[in-house]
Amino acid sequence: MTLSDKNYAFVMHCGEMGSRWGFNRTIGQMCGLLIITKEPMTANEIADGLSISRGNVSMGIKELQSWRLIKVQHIPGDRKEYYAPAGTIWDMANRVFEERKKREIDPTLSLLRDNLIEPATNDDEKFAQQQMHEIHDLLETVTKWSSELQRLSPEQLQSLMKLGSGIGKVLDFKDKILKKQ
Amino acid sequence: MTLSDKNYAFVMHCGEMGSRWGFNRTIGQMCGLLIITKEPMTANEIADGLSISRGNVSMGIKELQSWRLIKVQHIPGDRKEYYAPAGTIWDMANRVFEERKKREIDPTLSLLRDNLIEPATNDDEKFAQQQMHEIHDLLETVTKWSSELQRLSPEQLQSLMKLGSGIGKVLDFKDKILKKQ
DNA sequence: CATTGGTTTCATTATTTATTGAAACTTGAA
DNA sequence: TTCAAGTTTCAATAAATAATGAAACCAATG
Repeated sequence: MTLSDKNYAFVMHCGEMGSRWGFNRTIGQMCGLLIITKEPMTANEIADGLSISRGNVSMGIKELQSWRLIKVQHIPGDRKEYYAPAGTIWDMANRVFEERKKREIDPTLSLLRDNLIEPATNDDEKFAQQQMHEIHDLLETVTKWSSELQRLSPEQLQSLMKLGSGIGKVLDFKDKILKKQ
Repeated sequence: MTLSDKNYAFVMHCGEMGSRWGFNRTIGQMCGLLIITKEPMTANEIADGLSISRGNVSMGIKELQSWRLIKVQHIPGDRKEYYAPAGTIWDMANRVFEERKKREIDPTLSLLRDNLIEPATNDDEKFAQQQMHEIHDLLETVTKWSSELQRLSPEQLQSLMKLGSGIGKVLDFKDKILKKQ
């Protein structure tokens, strides 16, 4: 099976973007390929489709699994493993978001917490701690928010997302609403 | 000027995280250093502080400026350029966010738009286009949202952020509110 | 208009990261 | 058990990325 021009362009684009999205070229390509391919694919099909080594695909699969982006499927009477996206586009975006938060925010939050436990011992440290405190609070807020969003039902999320410019108005009513609750 | 242990740990951490945040180790370190240092620093001070070459600092400055994260200052009667963070922590986070959106989302959105203009010519492409359409819509929504957030006043943003678990309740009132407007 | 304090550039080198492919491993079926 | 189809691992290699430092550049000053 060879890709149409358009599909090929998409897969290659995913490759280019791969490293910006948090993985690398090959893994970006694999992800793109699996997303636009209707049927689950074997590792060999992926390797052939992208002209990369079998070993590389194996690594990539492991990585994509660690991001919880793909799932394995079996076809009765067939020994091969078939891979497919683990959910809808929305699910996948969510996973990437969560996973990146884990890698990009959590470690810093943890360092800052440690660093802020004992008080500053001199002026330089005092200023530094103020700054770190700001970063800490910002990251905590983001964290709280993201876990809040996870908790919302898909409908609520859709509703929130679609809200768009209405968000300002909604905020203006916030106080009123919170009083009523 | 040498860094205290804690401050040093913070700067090094920023280095480790650098590549995850979208730049590289040195630039992460530079950013961290400038943030926790009260006074603006010269390029040489930065190079000394981080034990890296003068040339590297120059590159890093250029990059940090392209992210709009630092600003140049001059001290009367002094020929050197002094560098300092370009705004509050909040401002900087915002810039990183915007800049990353530009690098991580916009190019894909643009590719998808192009790709979705002409209709699919066969079944494989039809399925692929459906998927691409979903990605497209998702990215559009995110884009719209992020520009919406930019438009909010700092107070509104704070208010929204602090909302936390209240968000669900607020959403429940959305329809009612939108009717009233 | 030459000197000097300062900055930038960029070819070279060093470091890091990704890829290959052969060997080791796993597992279901005969 | 053994075989064979399939998967994983990992040392070696290739490719990409970052860092150095010397030379070029720039601009204020005497």
